[in-house]
Order: sequence, then C-alpha cells, then structure tokens
Amino acid sequence: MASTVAPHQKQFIEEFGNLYAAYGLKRLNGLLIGLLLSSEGPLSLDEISTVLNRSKGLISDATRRLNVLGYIKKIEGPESRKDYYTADADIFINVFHFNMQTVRKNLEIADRFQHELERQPKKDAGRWKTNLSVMNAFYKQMSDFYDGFEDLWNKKKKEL
Amino acid sequence: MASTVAPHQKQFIEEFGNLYAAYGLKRLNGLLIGLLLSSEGPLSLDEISTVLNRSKGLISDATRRLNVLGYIKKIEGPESRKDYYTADADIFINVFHFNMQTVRKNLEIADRFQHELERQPKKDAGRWKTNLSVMNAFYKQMSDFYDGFEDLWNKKKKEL
DNA sequence: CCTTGCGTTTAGAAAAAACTAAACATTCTA
DNA sequence: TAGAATGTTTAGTTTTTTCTAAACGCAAGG
Repeated sequence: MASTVAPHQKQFIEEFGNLYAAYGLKRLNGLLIGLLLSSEGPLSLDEISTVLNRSKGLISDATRRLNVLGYIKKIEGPESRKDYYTADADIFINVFHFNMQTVRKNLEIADRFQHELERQPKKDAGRWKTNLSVMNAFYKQMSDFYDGFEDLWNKKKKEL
Repeated sequence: MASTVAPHQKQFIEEFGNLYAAYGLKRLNGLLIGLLLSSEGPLSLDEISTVLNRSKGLISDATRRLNVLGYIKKIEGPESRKDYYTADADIFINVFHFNMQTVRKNLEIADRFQHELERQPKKDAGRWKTNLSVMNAFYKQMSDFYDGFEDLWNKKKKEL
C-alpha cells in the first residue's frame, strides 16, 4: 500500500481535519477518518503514521479510541500480525449518535431542573422557568426528529 | 443584583459548562449562557465576572463574541452607561443553526469530491467513491430533516 | 479640563492539549 | 531461545488555549 497520497486525496483529508476541528473534535481524528474514507483498502498503523506524518504511538492511541467509538474498524491482516484499519460503513450514523446523546443530555437537564424548581419553588425564578420550558420543548422536538431521521436512514440504507 | 448564586443555580451553570465542554465548545461560554438563562434579569459585566470568578477582560471578550453569534443579547442599561446581558430568546435555535452549518459543509464536501472524482476518473478509487455517495445521501437527508425541523419549531414557538 | 466609571486591548503567565521518542511488552519466526 | 516485527505506554517537550493584571481609551459629570 502506498505510503503517500494523491494531491486531491490529500485535500480531502485536510477538509475532514478542518471539519472536525471546526466542530470542536480533534483535528487528528478528522484527518484519520478522511484518510480511511478515501483509501482503497485497509491501512496499517505504520502507513497511517507515515501519511499523516505523526508518531506511531499517537496513531496507535487515536485508532484505538476511534475503534471503540465505532468510527473505524480493525481488520485482521491476512498474512502478518499487523493490524489494519478501515472506516466503518456506519461511520456517519455513528457520529450522528454522538450528537443525539448531546441532545438527550440537554433534554435531561431541562427536565431535571424543571422538577427541581417545582419541588422547591423559588420566587424570582420566572425567567429561569420560562427558559427551561422552551429548552425542554426544543430538545424534545429535536429528540423526536432524530428518531424519525434514524428510521428513515435505515430504510434508505437498504436501497443503497 | 446579587453577585452570588443559589446552590442549584450554581449546579445548573456547571451543567451547562460541562455540556459545552463535552461538545467541544468553550466551557466558559457554557457557564455564561447557563448563568444568563437562570438569572431573573440582565446582568452586568462586573456581576458576571464576579459570579463566574473570571477577570473582567475575559468576560468582556466572551460576551462580545456570544453577542455576535446571537446567543446572548446586550441590553441598554436604563440608568448608567453599563452594559447588561441576557440570554437571547432564540438561543436554542441559534445554536442549532451552528450545527446546520456543519451538516451543510459535510454535504458540500461530499458533492465537491464526487465531481472531482468524475472529472478525473482514478482507478482504485472505488471505495472512496462508495463512501462519498453514502456521505452525500446521509447529509442530504439530514439537511432536509433540519429544514423540516425548523419549520415545525417556528410553528410550535408561536403556541408558547 | 479633571476625575471617575466603565469596556477593551494587550503582554505575558498558567494550564491544558497534542505530540514525540524511547522504553516496553508481546508474539511470531528462524 | 534469540531476534525481529509489531502495538502500547510513558515521560517529557512543544504548541495552543485560557486566563489575569494592568494599561488604555472613551464618555459623562462635576
């Protein structure tokens, strides 16, 4: 497998890095995922390390984490005892699940503090109360929407 | 206005800080927004600075940025020339718009590189091509969903 | 004008994150 | 069983981010 990469693949990888960075995630994770998405076959640690120009230890750590998150997959190398990595087919939905968690967390917080304020009614918390119910309504709707989204995607995926 | 804060408001503020941090955004922004959401009236720079225990310069900078993003609003103080800040009523939808941008960016990238690969057909880019079309389909659907979400929310907001 | 009360900018300190190089552990191979 | 090829852990360095303290600028009121 080539340890270097064509110009527009390089560009794609960079875009992914930037995307992840802009999103607050680790730039390196973006680079890694961009690389695996645009590579024909699975890549070894050393290959990734060379292309991305990072030390082996760092890549070892990054791949392990991304593997746990379900963003990339470890492949048993056929011949040697090398590990090979490839982008998980469900990577997009898995990243989406991460977002979903945040939405659920928002909803949970709104709920919790709404109950808190009811249980122990404070004067001068009118604004807070109002904000909590808007927050609750918003993330409830979003949560429902996300469920709908996932159902639809699962159907569409079968067609592809 | 009180320069200190009840225990469970403190807790709410912390939750918001953690939420933002977990999302990759600045923890301080979360704290600030949590504070404003749970405060009865607008707060001055100095009050925010005291409650969050950060220097005035830092808070000055943070508020200005959040104001530009539309997450918080500057209120003209009636008596003095102090600036007062409050959480924008549309804060949740505005944060949502930020996500939307990322989704659109993903879609744009998928599109762009699909065209790139067509224009200049590489052999051994089968995997990349497949991934791009999955990516395209995924973020297209998500983009559509987001539009639908926003329409529905605008309707629901009128009821509240 | 001079002073006072405010928000902003800035230089640099402190803390956190990203990264490297090297030691280490494990497993295969000869 | 020694050597080679691998992935992991660790200690420490570099880079980036966050934050403070103080200087600054500007407007209002005497």
